[in-house]
Amino acid sequence: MAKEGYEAASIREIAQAAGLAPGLVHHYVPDKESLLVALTEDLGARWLTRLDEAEGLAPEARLRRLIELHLSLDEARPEELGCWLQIIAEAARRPSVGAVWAEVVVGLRAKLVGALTALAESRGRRLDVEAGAAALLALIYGGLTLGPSAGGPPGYAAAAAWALTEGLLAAAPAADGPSQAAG
Amino acid sequence: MAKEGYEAASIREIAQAAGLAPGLVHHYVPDKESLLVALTEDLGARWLTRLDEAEGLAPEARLRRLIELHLSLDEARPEELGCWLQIIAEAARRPSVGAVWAEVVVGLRAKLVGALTALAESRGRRLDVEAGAAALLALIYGGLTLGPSAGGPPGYAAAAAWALTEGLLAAAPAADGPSQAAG
Amino acid sequence: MAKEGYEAASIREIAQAAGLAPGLVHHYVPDKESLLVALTEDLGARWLTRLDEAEGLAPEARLRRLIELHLSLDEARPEELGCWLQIIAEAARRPSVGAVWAEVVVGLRAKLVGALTALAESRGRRLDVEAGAAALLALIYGGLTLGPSAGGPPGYAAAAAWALTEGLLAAAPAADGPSQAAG
Amino acid sequence: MAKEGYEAASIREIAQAAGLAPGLVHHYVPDKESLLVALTEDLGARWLTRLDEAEGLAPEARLRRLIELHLSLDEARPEELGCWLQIIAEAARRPSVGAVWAEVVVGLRAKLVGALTALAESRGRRLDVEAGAAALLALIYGGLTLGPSAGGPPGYAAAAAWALTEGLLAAAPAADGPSQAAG
DNA sequence: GATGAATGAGCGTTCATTCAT
DNA sequence: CATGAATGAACGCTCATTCAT
Repeated sequence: MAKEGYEAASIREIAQAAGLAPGLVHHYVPDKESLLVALTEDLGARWLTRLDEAEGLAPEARLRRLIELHLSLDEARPEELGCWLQIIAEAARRPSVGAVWAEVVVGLRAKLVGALTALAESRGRRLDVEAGAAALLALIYGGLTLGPSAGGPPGYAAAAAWALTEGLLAAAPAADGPSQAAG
Repeated sequence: MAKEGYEAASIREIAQAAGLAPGLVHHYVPDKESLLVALTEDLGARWLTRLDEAEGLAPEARLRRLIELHLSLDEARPEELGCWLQIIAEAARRPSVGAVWAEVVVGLRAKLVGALTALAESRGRRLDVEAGAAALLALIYGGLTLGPSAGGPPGYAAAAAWALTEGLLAAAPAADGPSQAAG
Repeated sequence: MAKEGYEAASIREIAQAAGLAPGLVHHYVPDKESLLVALTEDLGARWLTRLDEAEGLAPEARLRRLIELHLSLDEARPEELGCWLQIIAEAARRPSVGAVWAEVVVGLRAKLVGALTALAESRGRRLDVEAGAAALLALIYGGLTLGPSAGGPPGYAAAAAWALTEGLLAAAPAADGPSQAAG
Repeated sequence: MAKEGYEAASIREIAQAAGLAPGLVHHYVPDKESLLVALTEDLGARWLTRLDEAEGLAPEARLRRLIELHLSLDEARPEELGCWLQIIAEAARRPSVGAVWAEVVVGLRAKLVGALTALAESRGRRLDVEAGAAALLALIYGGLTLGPSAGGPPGYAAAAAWALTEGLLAAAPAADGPSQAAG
């Protein structure tokens, strides 16, 4: 199911690609929109699960792994990436898709917030992890969407994500205590 | 014409909104796809022109202005932003749109490259400005697309763009050659 | 089963309302059309049975009761009336339904013919009871179908049925004997 | 247009029968339902106009003509009659059709009320013409709908309509004054 | 140039019917 | 007996495109 859902395709094509009769799709799903919602839920759950593999790592490696897992999508799973781009485009128009997408984003951000928090702690910095996670998300998503058309050298996005992190950490106050931070 | 092109709309609606007869659209444009191409060219040219206003500024202000001009799109020109998101989504599917979009990106990147080059020079750093411009573009585009769903505090994207720039500059080697230029 | 058969409903809904699996309907009935036929037979048999209650009455009361039983359908059994209207509409299109409906009409007419015959006898008139029964049936059916849209005062149909009967009787020759009737 | 609208037919069939492309139907009519509404309006207007031919006649002939014009529909214009039966069946389910049908009924009743009023006057009777018109309408409609299945002899419905009229007139008080009517 | 009627393929969806289990 | 997944034709409708005027 995950391979099909480009939504530019017709239900007839989706069904054909899945080897089903056109009418059968509506046995499992009331709507074409619901099909996309179901696909989003499925894909989102799998993706969040896959990100768990970064969980045990040391702070820096953990964040690097999260970034890399995302940015490798375009080479490792181009079909899945295509699904996501479709989903995000539809999320802006269809509330039902938008709601599921928002949930996925919450999950992704939580991972990033966790990794950023651990990293900031290990560096002794007081970082605005919410803003940092949002920025990393935006950079990752922009990198994936623009893809080759952004025109950077290979791996620019991962390098930039790291530069962004370091930049944010450098700008963050030390965590020794409110007073010392200011000092 | 620029306000209409959401492409979710039918040619009938586009024509009606422009005060034309539906059949007349095809006098000017062979295709619906060509309509989107024309819209993209028009919008792209205007946008690049508008970015020229940053041209005369000092290096830092110049880059800040470029970033700000982009990121303020969602408040200042939400319709235009909507057009762009549509265009980019279609660019992935339709080569003819993709080509024009790529040209626009080249233009945007050139502006960013210019500003980054000037900034790096003023700071005495040897920056990979191509990669830096691509990263800024990705961050900007991601911030605009994810919009509120990324969940950061207001203005996080502009702050992050700056942190990214500083991070890149911090990681860049000193410009020993023309170095004396800085000295 | 009698309550469902509006035929605007799908077999799935009919089956669901009856607590059956959709596929099971076709164990009992080959066709959707046969389902309507079966419903018509069932409903017709019940209705004719119910009309038997008028059988023992005096001639005038008997006819009044028959008329009233029909005309009260829209208040007493609106669902059943709805079924009948559906059936009659389908009877015009589907021969199999038409045949069963014709049988029901034969039965209804027989009741009316019986009552009219008894009434004419008691009044000493030679009435064309076949025509009379057909006319009463038409008036009753028209009254039920047009319902409120005919726009008469409440009870107009029953009153009219009686006026019709009296009109027919008044126009009928006396039954003193074939010769005298002509004279 | 009048010949097609059986509504049991698909839009494709309607269009084909009219020699049009399927999509063209929706140029003229937004909906299938609107098609039926338009047909009803058209047919209703024509029918009311046709009934005007009875307008100049003497009271009795006028009413006879109105009845006859209706009842001859099944022989003279079976297709139009078919349309009407479809319309009335749909009127019960679709408010938009019901509204137009109700208007037509108002027009028909007005004609019958006019004829009955003239007739009652010429006979010196105080008749409840609203109820009478409703009853005639019901009888006519029932006769047309049941058609041959009612089983009466040819012409029974017209004869019955007349008997009904006479029955109603006979039961109506004289118009010379309340006291005389009772006397 | 300009109009809008006309075309026809294709869409998402429904549903009577079949059939493996 | 009973189930409900599966089928596929047909539906109402949309819309990019064509073309006579």
